[in-house]
Amino acid sequence: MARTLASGPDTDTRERILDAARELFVAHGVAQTTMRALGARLGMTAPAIYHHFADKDALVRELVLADMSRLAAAFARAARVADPVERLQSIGMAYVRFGIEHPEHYRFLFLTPDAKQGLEEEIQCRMNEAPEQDAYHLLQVTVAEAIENGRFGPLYHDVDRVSQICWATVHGIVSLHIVFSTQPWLTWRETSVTAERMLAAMTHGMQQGATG
Amino acid sequence: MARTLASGPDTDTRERILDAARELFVAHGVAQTTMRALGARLGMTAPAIYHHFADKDALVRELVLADMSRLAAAFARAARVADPVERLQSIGMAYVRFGIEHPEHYRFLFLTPDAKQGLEEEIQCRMNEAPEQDAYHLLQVTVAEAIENGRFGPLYHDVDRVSQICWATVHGIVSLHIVFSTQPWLTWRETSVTAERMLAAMTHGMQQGATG
DNA sequence: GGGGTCCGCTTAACACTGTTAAGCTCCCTC
DNA sequence: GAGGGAGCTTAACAGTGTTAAGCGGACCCC
Repeated sequence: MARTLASGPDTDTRERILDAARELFVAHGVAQTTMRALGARLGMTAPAIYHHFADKDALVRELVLADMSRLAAAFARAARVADPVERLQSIGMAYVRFGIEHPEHYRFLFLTPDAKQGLEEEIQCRMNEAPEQDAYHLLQVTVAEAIENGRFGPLYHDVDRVSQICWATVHGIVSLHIVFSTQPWLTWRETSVTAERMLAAMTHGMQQGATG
Repeated sequence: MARTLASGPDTDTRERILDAARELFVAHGVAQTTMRALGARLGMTAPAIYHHFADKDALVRELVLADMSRLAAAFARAARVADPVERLQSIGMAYVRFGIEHPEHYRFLFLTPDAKQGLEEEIQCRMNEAPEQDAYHLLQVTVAEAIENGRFGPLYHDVDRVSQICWATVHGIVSLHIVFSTQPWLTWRETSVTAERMLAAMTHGMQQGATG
């Protein structure tokens, strides 16, 4: 009863599972997506999935790592700006766009730490292998360049701290957008405009007392 | 077999359930806390809880609303600063302190929207009843005062947008702290210091072209 | 060509979750 | 003392992720 026509050796259905899982996770969220529903979507039963993935977490893990690479790629595209401070704003906006366009991806990349429990080593390994794919590293490099060029004031000379400030800035607006923009008790302003003004104010504010 | 000694009419065990639930939720998270475990902690079975609360969500809901009042109280204390811009920084730091000291409370107040699904009307109602307990409203009022006093530049004259910028700033650093500060692949800087510098840079940056 | 083996899948089942239904016990009231 | 209800119990249901056992066809080697 197995398929007789060729469709790849065995990695094919594995890919099909990943695609369907991403689709359902993005559409209805990870928790609401049941293994049985995922199996039904693929025309097979739930336990069949366990022949390709250890468990549900492994599925989530694989998608998370893929999305991190995708984000890093968007970063690399946004990083082609000469001036380091302008570059910070550029990759900041790339981050915001990623969050707005892929809210469910963003949610389980940056909003659900439980989904990544025990994933730290793998992330670290992956980053050591391909540092150019490490989004945080790119941020650090850009911040370091800005600091070396004397663009920031004396309170903003710590590369890690400034990197975390920049990250927190865009992460704040994106996660508020995802969680609260649909709430009726506040009149939400368009996220991308707010993000631009935030980045402008933040970078300007950090130039207080700059030497360059 | 029920207790014969007086311990209040019926609101007593209700309170005991709430206290135990808060404790377990904070310690292990909402999802990991099972109704049976909560019952065992109280020396009774899980279904007994349903005589006091409709379901698990009702428990979460009650705790969420209580915590929002607690946050609002911290805000009110922090709002006793004359200068509106300094006041913004003061309530911002109160927000950050709340998040650092009660990470699990913060998590299900601001990081897990699903927990509050269908809670919007109740929040809105509660806020209309006691607007002085509405933390966001306090933020808006402070921002409005700063704008009226000409403290912010022309790009930062929209009360809602500036309020959301301020909220996003502190929310960003707090939620990064909660989700990522323990990750080994980044050297996390002390959150409260970073938050202070963020607020300083943000408020300074928004004064670009201010008239007052 | 025939037998062994393994891959991909199915059915059945387990342990666990939140939740509901039925019933039991004690206390209060009349 | 009978009625009734509050507060709890045990039993059970539907749903979850996950595992165990078995079946059918494809492949390989003799």
